[in-house]
Parts: sequence; structure tokens; C-alpha cells
Amino acid sequence: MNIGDAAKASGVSAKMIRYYEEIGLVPKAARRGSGYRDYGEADVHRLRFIRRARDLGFAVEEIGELLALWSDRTRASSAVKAMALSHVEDLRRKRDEIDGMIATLEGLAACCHGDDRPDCPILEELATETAPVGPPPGPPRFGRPGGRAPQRS
Amino acid sequence: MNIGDAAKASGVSAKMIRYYEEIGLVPKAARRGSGYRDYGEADVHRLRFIRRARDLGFAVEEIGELLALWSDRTRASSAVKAMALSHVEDLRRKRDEIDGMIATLEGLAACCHGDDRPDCPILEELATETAPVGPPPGPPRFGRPGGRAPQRS
DNA sequence: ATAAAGTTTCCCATCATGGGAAGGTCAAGG
DNA sequence: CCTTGACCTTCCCATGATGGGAAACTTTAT
Repeated sequence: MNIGDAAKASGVSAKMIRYYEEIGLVPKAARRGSGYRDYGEADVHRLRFIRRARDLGFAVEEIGELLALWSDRTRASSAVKAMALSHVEDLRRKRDEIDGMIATLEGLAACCHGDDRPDCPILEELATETAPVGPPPGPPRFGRPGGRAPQRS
Repeated sequence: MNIGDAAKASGVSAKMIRYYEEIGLVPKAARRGSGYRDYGEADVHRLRFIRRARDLGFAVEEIGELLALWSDRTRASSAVKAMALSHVEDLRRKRDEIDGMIATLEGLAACCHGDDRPDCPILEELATETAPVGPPPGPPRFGRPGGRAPQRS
């Protein structure tokens, strides 16, 4: 099986397959006489595993751990569960951060009449000298704890 | 004002201030005889604006547009509102994607007894030959439409 | 035999951020 | 006056996961 076929079969692009090999996430593929990489069912299986884990938001490094657990027949399921739940915590943090942004922006947008006139509470808020205000009407105030907003696409 | 003071006053690191200057997000700072950059209140004000916008998840390029609107006294507030709401849409998409991951992972984790035994539905799911199954008990099934999970920290 | 499609490696780009080195500048204290 | 430490400058490198593209080679189909 060529890399292209393995890519189609696993849903991982050929580029990424080579990358995963380079960083050691997957073992070095066998080579044919021509130098072409040669893949079997087991490799595709492994790649599919990786792709699924990526879809669930696991970082490549974490996937390495998952793969290790996967190939360890004596693993304790608690170890896997712990990884999963810890990852869920990460995801929740990110989601909450995004929710905070959404709440603030919607609050501001709701205050903005959004017509031809130039005065706009959104810009005013961004330009405020002091601390941010957020949506004036009561509900749950969003408070970013501190530090930079880390990643965003 | 030195760059360090501007950094403290604005909440943008000195590194990033130089970077923003380099990419043209902020105008080239005035220089003193020594070569040191020199900042005034207006510069700090602008940097603070940028930082706030970053905190709301705007990309640097979008912030450039926001700054342009900000400095355009004749802007229509509708333009700003449109940017804000379009960004909210982006954020919502990301959040929903994360929510899907959380739902799937929690469903799997709930099925995993999480003890010493090696059998683990989480790994089984990742290793499944066919399509993912997700949390078996009824509720809203999470369906990722297709394509890669794009960014994750 | 030739053309098309697939593969190889290598380099570059992204996006926002930080680390660190080598060297210049400034302010305070002796 | 000189030293010391804190600050500044530029330049290069790294991150994480992904893609783009070039130049050269192999395989496959016509």
C-alpha cells in the first residue's frame, strides 16, 4: 500500500503521515525497493486511531500516550479514563473562555444601534481607559481571570 | 516612555509591541537619540485597544480593521457591529466543536469502568474499524460534519 | 515510448508568542 | 569617574499542526 492509499484509508493526509513518522508518533514505515513507503492494515489502523484522537482534540503528544496505552494489553482502564477526563477539563476551560468572549461581544453588539451613525459602544469599550465593562444588563458577568487569551485559530 | 513602561501600562508585552510594529499593526514608534522607542499616552491607548480586542479573540488582522474603524470618525456603527457579530459566529462554531468533543469524551468515559482492568471503551472507540459511535445512551448525538478538527491549543 | 499520476526529500509559511544571545544605554550608588 | 544592574536594541530560533510547492524519481496506463 502506498502512502496515498493509506492516507485515503485512514483519513490522515500523506503530509501528516510523513510528519507523524518524523516526530516518532508512528514507527518508520517499511520501504520498497523504489524508496516508496509501504503500509499494511495495522499501519492504517494506527493512523485511523490517531485521526480519531485528533478529532477529539487530543494533542499529538497525548496521542502518543494513548497509543502506548492502546498497545499495552495490561493497561488499567483507569489510566485511559483519567487522560480522557483531564482532556475534558482542558476542553471545558477553552469552551468557557470562548463563551465569555461571546457573552461580552453579544452584550456590546446589543448596545450598538448598528446604523449609519458613527457612535459605537463596541469601539468605545475597546478604547476604554480603565477596565472592560461587558454587557451592562445584569446576568452572569464574564470574568477572564488574567493572562493572555492563549490560542485562537 | 520606554517600551517596558508602555508594556506595563497597556498589558501588551514588549516583544509583542515590537512585533505589532513590525507587521504594521501599530505605526513605527518614535525613537530617541539612543535608539530607544518612545511612547506616549496615545500609543498606550492604542495598545490597550489591541489587547482588549485580542482578549475578545479577534485575530490580529481583524484588529487592524477595528483600529481603522476606530480612527475613522465617520465610520458607520453597523460596520463595527457586523464585524463583532461575524466574529461571534466564528466563536460559536469553535465552541460547538469543542462541545461535541466534550460530549463524546464524557459519553465514552462514562462507559469506562476506570479500574485496574484493561478493557476500556475509550480505546476501543478510537480503535474501531468503522465509524465512531459516541455515547450510546440516547441524548443528542454529536455529529462532526466532516473535515479536520482545525485548531486546538 | 510517453504522459500522467504518485512518491521522495527539502524548504518555506502560517499565527501569535516567547526565549535567548550579543551588544548598546541609562540611572543610581560608590 | 566608574561600576553595576536594569533596561533597550536587533537577530535568530522555537512552538504545533498543517499545508504549499519545487526538483527529482517511480510507477502505471495509454
